[in-house]
Amino acid sequence: MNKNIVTRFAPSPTGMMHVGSLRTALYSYLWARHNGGKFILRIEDTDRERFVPGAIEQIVRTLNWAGFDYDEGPVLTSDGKIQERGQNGPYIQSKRTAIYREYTKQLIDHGHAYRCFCTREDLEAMRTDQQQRGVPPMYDRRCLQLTEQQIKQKLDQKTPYVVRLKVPRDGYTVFKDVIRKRVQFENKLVDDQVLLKSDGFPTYHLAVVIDDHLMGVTDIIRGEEWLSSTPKHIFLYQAFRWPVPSYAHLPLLVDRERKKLSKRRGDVAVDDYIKKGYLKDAILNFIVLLGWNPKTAEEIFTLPELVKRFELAQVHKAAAVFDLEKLNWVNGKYLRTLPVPRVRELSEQYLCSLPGYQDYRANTKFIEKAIALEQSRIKKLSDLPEAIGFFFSEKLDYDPAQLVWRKSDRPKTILAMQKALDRLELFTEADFVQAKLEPALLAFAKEQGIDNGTMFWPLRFALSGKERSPSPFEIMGVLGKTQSLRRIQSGLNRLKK
RNA sequence: GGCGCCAUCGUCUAGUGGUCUAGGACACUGCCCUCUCACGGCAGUAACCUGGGUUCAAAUCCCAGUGGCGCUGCCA
Repeated sequence: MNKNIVTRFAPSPTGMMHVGSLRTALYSYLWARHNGGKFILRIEDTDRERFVPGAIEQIVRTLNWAGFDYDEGPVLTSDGKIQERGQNGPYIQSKRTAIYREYTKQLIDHGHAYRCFCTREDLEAMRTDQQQRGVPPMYDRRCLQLTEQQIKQKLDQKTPYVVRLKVPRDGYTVFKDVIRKRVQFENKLVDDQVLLKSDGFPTYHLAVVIDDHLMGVTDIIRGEEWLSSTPKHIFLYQAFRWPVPSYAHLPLLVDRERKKLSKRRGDVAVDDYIKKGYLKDAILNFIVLLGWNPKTAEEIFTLPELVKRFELAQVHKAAAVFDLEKLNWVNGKYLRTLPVPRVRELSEQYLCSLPGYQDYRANTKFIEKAIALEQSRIKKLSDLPEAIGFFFSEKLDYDPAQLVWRKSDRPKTILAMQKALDRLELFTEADFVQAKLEPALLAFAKEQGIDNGTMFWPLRFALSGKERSPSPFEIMGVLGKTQSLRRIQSGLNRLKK
């Protein structure tokens, strides 16, 4: 517990939020809350070309959906507008360009950075040449040779330029990563990173360091793809004489081919999973376990439990495969604990286009009874229409031959169905519930000397039209006497033909 | 190519020198329940990347190789 801990989630608004980003956000959130510290949301929109309108709103909405409340950062007002909240704003980097420019000037003045007037073509040619010579492609510092007059002249001519970090060429940069322990890079292999682009916007490397420092971030939790650029960030902290924060580089999330999760091979957006009917808690529970576990046999955790138990230092080093099978299992686990009315609410969007559903729409009792039967049989909400469709429409499409149980035959089945029908007629509509039907019919079959399979398979099939379904008693309890008898009679008629 | 990170069942992982004939979960298989499916219960198959060291003893420490991934952009 360290109340001084400050973490942040700093996504780029370039589209839908990725499940990998969700995990980074989750770990950052958990670590802050676990310590009783602060959690900040910052938007890194310094690449104007990749900016997607609406993406910031989307990020905020996803964070709200997940329940990651943050102490500072952009929030959504009731009318859907972005509003900044917190003492260290703005939290959207494109609004902070003046800050970056000022600090860049400081770096230049102190000799930690320099202007580079090379064009993209110059750089391209330089890289090609370096590659042909088999040397590491790095900026050759030609603009560092420029005299003060030359620089002044170019500035007067309004020659576009970038500002580069002057990386020390000696020694090593060593830092401790919470997850990876000691990491070391040889300084002479670190390129003179562009800090300020010619459009006046900072690159990630400059903005991230300045903002993390100004916003008081103590623990940087980010994806492993940033590990190799950490030395550049450390140089900057040193140049500014700022304390270097703690780093935790998270292992990547990969697909079953061990490739970075990609759109081509499956869903990567959090929204894709929400749309498929995966529950929030299940997604978070599944995702937190991809790279971390509390070292017990337990697998199901609520967010508050995670806050209590999460430890950054326990996070794994190796990349984790995003395995849908396990997500399905976790989701099923959560689905089964949900109250039926809640499942109905959440499923409304999936059910509304179901044939016959509109006739029952107001009859929530009926819908909920149907859902209760299928709740343990589906993996996700979007499976529900397929599962309960037969309750709403009596137009069941099946081959009458399927009414015959595998160990039975047609004549026996016709007889069993007829007898069942006669017995069922004796029930009042009020008594037509599973608790009364099941013992009575079971006893009836026994007394008639009819196999359970011979009698109940065809009943169930006639009622549901499916090989796999809840028991006939359960279905009849939902459908009621009239509808149930009609379906069984219809099945019998079709079998007799 | 260079640099870096990583490496336990198919997957997520426990394991920090002896308690490992390597534990749990998902998936898979079988059994129980049962008219079917699901749920639930029980059982089973299945892994320490390879090669060298260090040590009385290595999944655990060191080195090399191999493989995977990341970075190598005026993207983040």
